[in-house]
Amino acid sequence: MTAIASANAVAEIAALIGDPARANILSALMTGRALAAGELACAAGVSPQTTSGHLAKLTEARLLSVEQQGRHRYYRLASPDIARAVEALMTVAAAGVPRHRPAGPKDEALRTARSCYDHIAGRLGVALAASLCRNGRILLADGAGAITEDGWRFFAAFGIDPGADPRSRRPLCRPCLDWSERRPHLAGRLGLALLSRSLELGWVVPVSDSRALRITGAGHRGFVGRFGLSPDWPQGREGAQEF
Amino acid sequence: MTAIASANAVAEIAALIGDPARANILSALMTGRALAAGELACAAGVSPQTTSGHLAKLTEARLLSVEQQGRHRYYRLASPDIARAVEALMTVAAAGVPRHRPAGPKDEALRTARSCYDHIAGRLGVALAASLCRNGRILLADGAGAITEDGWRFFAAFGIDPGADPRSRRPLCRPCLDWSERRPHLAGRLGLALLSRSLELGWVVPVSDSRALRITGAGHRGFVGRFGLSPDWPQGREGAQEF
DNA sequence: GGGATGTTTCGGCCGCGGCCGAAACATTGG
DNA sequence: CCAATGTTTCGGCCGCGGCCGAAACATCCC
Repeated sequence: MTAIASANAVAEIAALIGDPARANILSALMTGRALAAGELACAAGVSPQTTSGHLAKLTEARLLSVEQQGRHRYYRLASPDIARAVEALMTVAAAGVPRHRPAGPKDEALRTARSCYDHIAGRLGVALAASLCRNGRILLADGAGAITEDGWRFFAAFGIDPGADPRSRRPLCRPCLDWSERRPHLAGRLGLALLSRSLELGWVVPVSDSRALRITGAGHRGFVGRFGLSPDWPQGREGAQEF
Repeated sequence: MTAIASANAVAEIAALIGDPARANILSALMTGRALAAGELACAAGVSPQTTSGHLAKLTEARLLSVEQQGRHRYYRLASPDIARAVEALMTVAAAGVPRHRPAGPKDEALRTARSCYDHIAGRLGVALAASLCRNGRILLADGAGAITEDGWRFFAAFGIDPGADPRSRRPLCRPCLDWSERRPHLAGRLGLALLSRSLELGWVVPVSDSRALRITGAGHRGFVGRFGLSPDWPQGREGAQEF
């Protein structure tokens, strides 16, 4: 019973995510960074021993991978698929709460720019994707994407080569629906490379204890100058009509 | 703490999906079609009253929408986002369990032939639909179906008249995606009539405490002789190319 | 070695929630 | 109005699983 078995498998995965403590753990790992068990216990808001049980389950189910370093054990999301699934659930959850606009400053920071697993999300991520698309650097279709000839030159000039490490089975360039903006941002190896390079250049810096990214002055100038984002960004809804 | 709030919202959604019965319901609705509560009970494998509770929860959480038609209540996925989330979970589930083919005898019986609500599903149901289609008794399109002139004569000769009781609002003939085969079988009043008549003729008998149907010797001869199923059925994948 | 720190295992408590039978409610058709 | 059918509500049972305290490991540092 293929479909039934698959539905039950879905239920298993969803049930794992469907516990507040575990959802907090996964959420904390959405940055793509690895965190130690103790940090995750803090993030989850439950005791270390309870967290240990949760981590064992998540690892057993291959949602997390773990590596030991001394007396610490560092956990991270086992694959981008996991991040994508959690993000999809966030989209649904966000849609389910249509008007809930307290929107504290922290929330606003997350909406402006954040890391999603290993790439850039939030208004910055969406604006970059839209701008790259508009300028013919990439093509984004429903669930797939590609880099144009011009795009390859552009990215090389920016100092990244998403084609490197061709052994990787990860898609080169694919859209990922942004839960706060409900429009696509860039994932895949290109998304990864863009985030790494932006961090390297100091265009964005991670906000501690958060997935939020702070855009520096240099970053603002860079995104506007090189990527063609409008100067009054991030207030405007850059390319809001693109999709 | 926005991040925690959002994680809890994710947990809520995931917990809803994380019950086998509800996952089956969502899975059954992944085609995008609306299904009645009773059909979903059949799909979920639990009683109608239990299903009712699940449907209420899913609807309350805006995962499903419902519309009433007479004494039926038709449920469908509330948005494509929901389907995307379920699909993302399926991706994770599929990746997490690369090979897992136990397929016990009970499972095999269900795959061979079972009742779905009030019509025949499983390999038998799919083979019948394919054969009827191939021989020009019926036409099946994406979400609708029809009986041909020849088909009416054929079904009358078989001893059923799906046109009787024209007041019924149920569709006469419509395809229903089979979970185990992933290809359509026959539902609607024609599907109902086919199952009733097959039971009447003793071609199939219900297996107690199961949705499985056992195909009798007479049934095997009948399905082969009258409906043109290949004699080595149900081993072969009758008309596997039809759709 | 010994003590501090990080992590897991064990054991037991407890409540949430899924399940079904019975029955009520709703709609349709006769 | 009554009977049949589809759906929901109610009530009660029961087990799964999350939680924590205590304690056992594991590792590091002195």
